[in-house]
Amino acid sequence: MPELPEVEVTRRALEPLVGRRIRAVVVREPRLRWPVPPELAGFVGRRLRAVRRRGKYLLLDCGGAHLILHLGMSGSLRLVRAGTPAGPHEHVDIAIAGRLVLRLRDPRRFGAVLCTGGAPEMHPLLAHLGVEPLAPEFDGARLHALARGRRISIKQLLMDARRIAGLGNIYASEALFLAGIHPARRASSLSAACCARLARAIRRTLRAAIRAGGSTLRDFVGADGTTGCFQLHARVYGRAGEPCRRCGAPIRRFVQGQRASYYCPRCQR
DNA sequence: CCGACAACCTGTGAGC
DNA sequence: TGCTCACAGGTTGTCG
Repeated sequence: MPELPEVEVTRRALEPLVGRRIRAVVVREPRLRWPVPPELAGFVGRRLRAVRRRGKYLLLDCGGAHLILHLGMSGSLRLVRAGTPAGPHEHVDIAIAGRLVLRLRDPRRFGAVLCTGGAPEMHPLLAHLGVEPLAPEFDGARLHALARGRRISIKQLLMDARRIAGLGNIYASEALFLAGIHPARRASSLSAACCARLARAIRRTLRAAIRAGGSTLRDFVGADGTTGCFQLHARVYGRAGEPCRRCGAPIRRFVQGQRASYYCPRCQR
C-alpha cells in the first residue's frame, strides 16, 4: 500500500534507531525487484546516521554509505524484537543494536533493497526524480510550469515520478477530486489558478494521510503487521458506483494509462 | 513527446 | 466448498 505518506510514516517510525549500529543483515530471499546485493553485508557494524525519504524511497544514511529501500506494491517494514521468527514473505532483516530487527515483508517482491557508497541522490533510481510535493518549492507556479505544453492527462503528469516524486494512484485521484479537476484533463489546459488549487490539494491530501498514519505509529513496533494503518477516508478511490460524498452523483471508474481512475462526474471538470 | 502494452510477483475477493 | 478470473497501492523498458 505504499505511496509517499506510507513511506513517510515508516520513515518517522525508524527515526528512533538513529545512532544505533547495524549488528547483522539476513537475506532470506534476494529476488526482489532487483537482486539484493551481497554488498549489504558490508553494512554490519556501521552506525545509522539518519533516515531520509526521497519520493517513495527510504534512505538509511550509514555515514557515507546508504541503504536504499523501496516498498513496491506490497512491501512493509516492521520493527520486531530479535529472535522473532520470520513469517512468510519476510525477505530481509536488518538487525539493530538493542535487540531490534528491521524486517522487510514483501509478498509480491516488487520492492527493493539496494545500497550505494556514493551520494544516494546520484543513484540511477533516484537521479531523475522530480520535485518533492511536500517541499516548499512545490506550489502552483511550479506545477503550472511542469504542465506547460504537456499533452498528457493531468493525472498521468501527477504520477510521473520524473516530474513529481512520490504521488501514486490513490493520492493522485484523491487530490484531483479535492481540486475539482477531471483526471483526464490535458495538463496544459490547466490555468495558473487551477494549478494553485491542485498543488494545495496535493499537499493537503498527503499531509492528512501522513497524520492519519502517524497516529498509528505506536503500533509499529511489535504490531502484528495487520493493524489497519494508513486508513484513508477515500473520497473517490475504489468507490465506483458509490455516491459522491459531496454531491451524491455516482463515482465513475475508467482506465487511464493502465491504471484505474476514479472521479465524480459532477464535481470534477 | 506520448500512449499503449508487457513484465516483474503473489494475494484476495467476486462470481459461478 | 472449491475453482477461475480480474485486479491490486510501483516502476522499468519497448514499440509505434
